[in-house]
Amino acid sequence: MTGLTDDVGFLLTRASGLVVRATNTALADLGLRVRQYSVLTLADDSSDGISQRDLAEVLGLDPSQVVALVDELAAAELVERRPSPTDRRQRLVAATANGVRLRRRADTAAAAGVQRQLGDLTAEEQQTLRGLLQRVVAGPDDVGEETRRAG
Amino acid sequence: MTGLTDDVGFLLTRASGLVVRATNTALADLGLRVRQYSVLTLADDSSDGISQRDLAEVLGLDPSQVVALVDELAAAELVERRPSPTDRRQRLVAATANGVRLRRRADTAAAAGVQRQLGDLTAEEQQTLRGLLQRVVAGPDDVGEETRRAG
DNA sequence: TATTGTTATACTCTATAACTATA
DNA sequence: TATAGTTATAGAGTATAACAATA
Repeated sequence: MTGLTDDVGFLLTRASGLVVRATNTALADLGLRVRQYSVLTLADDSSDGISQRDLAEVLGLDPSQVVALVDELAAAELVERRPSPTDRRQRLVAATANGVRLRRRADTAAAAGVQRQLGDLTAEEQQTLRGLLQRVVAGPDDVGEETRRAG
Repeated sequence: MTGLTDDVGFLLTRASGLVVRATNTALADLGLRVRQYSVLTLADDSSDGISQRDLAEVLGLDPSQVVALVDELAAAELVERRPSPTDRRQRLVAATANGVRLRRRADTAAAAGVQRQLGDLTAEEQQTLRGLLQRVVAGPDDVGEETRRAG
């Protein structure tokens, strides 16, 4: 008696699609998509910039995808690549002054987009959802994210 | 102090990506991807077949995407398009005997794939997650799915 | 030898527009 | 006039492989 609409995997995909659409719509006026917004946020939140490898790790993307995302943001002068003082292979991605300003506006817009889709859930329910999703993202204890990617 | 990893929208995208990957891997041996599996399931669960419009509605896809999915499943003889007895525009998608058999095996494989990623959550927690996601998918009361698509 | 970033390529998914046949 | 299915197309996202520079 468990149909597709009771399948957590299906529901996750469906909910994600709806929220991404709502967020992309909300960010469109700022010239951002949700993926770029994520990179901008992580760059801004890092004090001295974040390596592209770390970006890929946090976002769950292949490093080659990060190259294109950073290229786009750099072309718009929202982030810049700085040489790492400790490892000449690395390039630390940091937000520019323009990027920081846009990021603040994007925070508001993105949050509104998400809320549009999560509107029925109370703050407490959203907190519960957040906690459960964080554990799903953390993955099974015995097969962590790094192990999986490396394997 | 709320970083990206506290953003429900981001977590939803990230969790969805992980679960879809795990499920696609689990279904690969059967020659199915998660999208096709969803269509097969809905076709099999309907007694006399489901219209492509209804498939699109439930899956949150554009009707044109459903055409390609059904084409693939029909080419593999897992589903077939039957004429609707009541509306000659409609074509009802129903599972073939082969489709029903494969679907049963796919159920097991897909469930294992999802569990591999949700393994840390208890059955009760998964039930909680299911309920919350269903409400997210249902969307805000004042702006339902159908209204949004039509608008 | 292994890692960081990069380029290249192919495939899947998403988003629109337009068309046909039926209603 | 509106709806079900279809075709076509372009853009975004995903998955691999291989390479240069550096560790």
